[in-house]
Amino acid sequence: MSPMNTQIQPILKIGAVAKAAGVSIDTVRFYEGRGLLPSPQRSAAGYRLYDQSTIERLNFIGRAKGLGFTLNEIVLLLDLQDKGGRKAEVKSITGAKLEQIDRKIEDLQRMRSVLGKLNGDCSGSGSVAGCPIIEALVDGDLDDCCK
Amino acid sequence: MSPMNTQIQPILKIGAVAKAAGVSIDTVRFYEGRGLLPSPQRSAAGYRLYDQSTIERLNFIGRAKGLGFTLNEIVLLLDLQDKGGRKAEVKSITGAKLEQIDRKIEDLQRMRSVLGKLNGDCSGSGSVAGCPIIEALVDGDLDDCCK
DNA sequence: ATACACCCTAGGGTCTAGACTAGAGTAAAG
DNA sequence: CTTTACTCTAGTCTAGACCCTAGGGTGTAT
Repeated sequence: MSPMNTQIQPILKIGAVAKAAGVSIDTVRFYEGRGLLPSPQRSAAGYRLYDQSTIERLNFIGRAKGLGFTLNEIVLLLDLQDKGGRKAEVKSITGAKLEQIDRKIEDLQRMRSVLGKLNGDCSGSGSVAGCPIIEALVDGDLDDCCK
Repeated sequence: MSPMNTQIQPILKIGAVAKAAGVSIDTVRFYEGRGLLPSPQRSAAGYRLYDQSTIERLNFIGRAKGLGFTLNEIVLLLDLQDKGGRKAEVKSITGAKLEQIDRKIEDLQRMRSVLGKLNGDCSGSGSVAGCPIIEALVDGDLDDCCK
C-alpha cells in the first residue's frame, strides 16, 4: 500500500549473489562464517536474502584477494570501511603487505636464478648420472653456483 | 669375528640425524611417512637406526625445498636419483618449476605495482573517507590504475 | 501432482609442511 | 638405583581457502 512496502533493492538468494559475484555458494556461506559478510536476513523458510550491496562486498573481497590480502586482512579492511577507520590504519596494512610481497619476490628471484642456471647447464639427454641439477642438490654447491 | 661384522657407517638415532641435518625429529618421521626417506632399520627396542647417507638425503631435501620444490616433487627427484632416471626427466621437473616460479613472480609484481601505486597515492592521514586504496577496492578500477 | 532446481544445516575432507601432545618404554650417566 | 635424555605410536592442531556429502525442506513450472 504505502511506499514503505516498496522494495528498492531486489532480493537475491544465495545462488544469485554467488553467480553475480563469480564465486560459489559455498564460498558465500564460508565468508559469512569467517565474518567477511554479515549474517543476512532470512526468508520464512530460512533462505538467506541479499541485496546488491552484497555483490559489491564480494567484489571488494575478490579484488583484495587479487592484491594478495588474506581473508583475515580483508576482514580488517572491510571493518575500516564499515566503521570508518583512519587512512593510517589502511596504510599500515598495505605497507606490511608490500614488504611481504617484496620479500617473496626476492625469494623467488633467487630460486629462479639458481634453477635457471642449473637447468641451462644440463644437457637434457642421457642418464641422470652427471646431471648438474641432481649433483647440485646432492653436493650442496648451490650457493657458490650463482651468487 | 670377520670383517663382515664391522660397521663402517656409524649408527645414528633419529635425534642425531635430525640435528646433523638441521631439521626436527618430527620432520624426519614425517618425511619417512611421505616416502622421502626409506623405512630405516630398527633396534631391538624399535628405535630407528640411520647412517650418514640419511643426513645427505635430508640435505638434498632441504636444498630442493630451498629451490621451491614441494615434497611431492622432491620424491620424484629422489626417485630419479635412486633408480637412475634420465636427465630429460629431471629437466622436465625443473622446467615446470621454472615456469611456475616465473608466473608467481609476475603475479607478485603485478600486485606490487598496483599496491605500491595505491599506497603512494594515499595521504595516510585523516579518516578513511576518500582513501584511494579503499576506493580502488570498492570501485574496481584496479586494472585501469596501473597497467 | 510431480518433476526439477534451488536452498538449508552439520559435518568431514582436501592440500602443504610440519608442530605439538600424551602416555609409555628405553638408554646412558652418576 | 635414579635421574635425565631420548625414543616410540597415535593422534590432534595450525593456516588458508574452500569443496563435498548426506539428508532433508522449498518454490515454481507444467
